[in-house]
Amino acid sequence: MSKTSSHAAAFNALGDPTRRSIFEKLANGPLSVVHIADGLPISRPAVSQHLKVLREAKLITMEQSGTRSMYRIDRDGVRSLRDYLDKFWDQALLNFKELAEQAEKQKKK
Amino acid sequence: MSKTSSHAAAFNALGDPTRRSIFEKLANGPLSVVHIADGLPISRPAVSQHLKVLREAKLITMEQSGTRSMYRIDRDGVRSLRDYLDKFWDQALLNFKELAEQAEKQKKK
DNA sequence: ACTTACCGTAAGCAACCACTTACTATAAGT
DNA sequence: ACTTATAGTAAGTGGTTGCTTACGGTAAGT
Repeated sequence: MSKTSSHAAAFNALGDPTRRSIFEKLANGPLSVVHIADGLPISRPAVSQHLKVLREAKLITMEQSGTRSMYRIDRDGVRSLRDYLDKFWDQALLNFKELAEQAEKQKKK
Repeated sequence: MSKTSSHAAAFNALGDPTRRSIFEKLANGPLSVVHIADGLPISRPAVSQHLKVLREAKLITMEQSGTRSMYRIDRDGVRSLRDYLDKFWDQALLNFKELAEQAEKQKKK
């Protein structure tokens, strides 16, 4: 049942506000590390560390060209997470509905 | 644009594995605190603390009847989060597509 | 060759956080 | 009334983690 564990890293990664900022930046298009760090109130190495976490969570990917590292959204990883969440929402709301109907029946008895 | 901040608490809440377990349990139906704590490898007060975090993140709700506290999924809160994520995914994937097309054009030039 | 730009890793530290053990409080059962 | 069951809060603690500075390493420009 519980398949959350496979996406645990993703949830954990998005749990940090700085990482969410980075993730949102990348949602607008690929960026190099310096451009990601630009505007953020932390040092560049700190950004690198966050990028590592996001990458291990399969939320972003990295591609090297020369000394530059381009980061971008991981299309597949994001889609996988989205699918999981959709199923989870649906299931939860379905159970919710069933319980409501059950309570209704109980009332009429 | 960035409306993540309003859902920051939710992401943060789901970032903890124990809280995800609790959240998943409640997805199957409402439970009291002892029933939630049952099976979890932590003390009951710890569970109470997690429940507080989840409640403040608008992921679950609480209803008291006597000395019992029944917890359940927050339908509205979950839906709100889902809507935000859907928009975010769509936007990210759209940008992704646009960039791909742009790269394609660049190639043909 | 030498410098500059870009980026990751290492080590150390301060702040946060999840957990425990008390304790308190209220309601139900006897 | 007394006990039991349920649950939230307080205080303290160990471990995690996000940050910094320092360093190393590679590629591009001059």
